[in-house]
Amino acid sequence: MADISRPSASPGASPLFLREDEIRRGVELLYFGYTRLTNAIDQELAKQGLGRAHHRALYFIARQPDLTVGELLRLLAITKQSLGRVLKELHDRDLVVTKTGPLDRRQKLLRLTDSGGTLEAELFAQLRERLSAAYVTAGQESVTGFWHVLEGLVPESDRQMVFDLRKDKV
Amino acid sequence: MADISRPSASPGASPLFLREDEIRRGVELLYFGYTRLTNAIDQELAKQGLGRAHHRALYFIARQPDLTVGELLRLLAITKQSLGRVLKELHDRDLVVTKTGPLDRRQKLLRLTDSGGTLEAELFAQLRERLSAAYVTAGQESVTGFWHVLEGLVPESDRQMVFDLRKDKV
DNA sequence: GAGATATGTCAGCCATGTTGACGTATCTTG
DNA sequence: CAAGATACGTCAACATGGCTGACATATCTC
Repeated sequence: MADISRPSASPGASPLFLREDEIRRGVELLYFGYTRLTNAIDQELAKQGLGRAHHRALYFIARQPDLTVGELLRLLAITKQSLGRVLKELHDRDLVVTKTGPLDRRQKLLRLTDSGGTLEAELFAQLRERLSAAYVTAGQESVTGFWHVLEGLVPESDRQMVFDLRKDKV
Repeated sequence: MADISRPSASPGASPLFLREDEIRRGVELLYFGYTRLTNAIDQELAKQGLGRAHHRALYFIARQPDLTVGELLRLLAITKQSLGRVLKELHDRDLVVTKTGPLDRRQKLLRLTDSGGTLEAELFAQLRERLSAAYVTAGQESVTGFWHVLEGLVPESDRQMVFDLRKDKV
């Protein structure tokens, strides 16, 4: 992997120059990859009169049913006022229901309704389509590399939270 | 699409289920990786009273000096009215200058001023710090995998434009 | 019973995107 | 050369989704 470089430039090829180009390549690909992936669902969302903020909430609730409001706040890293607006709309459209926490009655556990689940599945299908095409083209080995680099971008303090999404809730 | 859902049902772990989990893992890591990386520069930007929109413009102008307004519009995929506001602010603060295109006098070529370049370099340093830490942890092989997957996420129609960022302008 | 915590909500502000309409300079082409 | 296309700028109005600050309620913990 020596040849990530841009050879034609300095023949001595200072490591600093190579490094900058590698970093910029990552920044750009991350930007375009992320924005183009999210674009994939905008049309579907617009049909429902919803925005990306709604999708993020739907996504995480689908991912971890019975998530509490507080946990969702930590995942999204926004204020409760902002989230409140979104959750209220999802609730008004019967996409999300809440129930009182069984252990701590102050908590509200979030869950998708049937129609909420259907909508999330439709949106997810778009993401799946794009991402699996990219996975297939790149190959399995690249996919694990992709994951490793991204994991390294998540600050230590958030990492456990992200990993926990893959566990079933108790 | 009902069958993809999460099957505590199938203990045999259908390939379909694994696929969903791989896709969700990618979606989440991309979300957290991207947002946390961009968070890295928010504080620096806030000091200057600038926002992310300004940074995106600065970044691409730094990346490809003498970029035209039209090229920048295509990269950012926003309306000229939105970009106009941002460029005006950057110009008012003496971070960006324009000159008339030498071949086509309708065009305006964008370039950073000295102070614009300094600011962009400071912001880039933050990105470099985060990304290179992630690169080092993941290893060079992972980095190329990371690039490959992301390239696959960029639609065919945009890919050339993205690759051209790595070329010097004529 | 006092204080901390989880949640909700009112009110207003800001950044950054959108559409639609229109103006000017310059290039291209019949 | 005249007519139309193109590159850029700008006015006005509006939507989305963040933010701060302040305050209320229910519930848990000590």
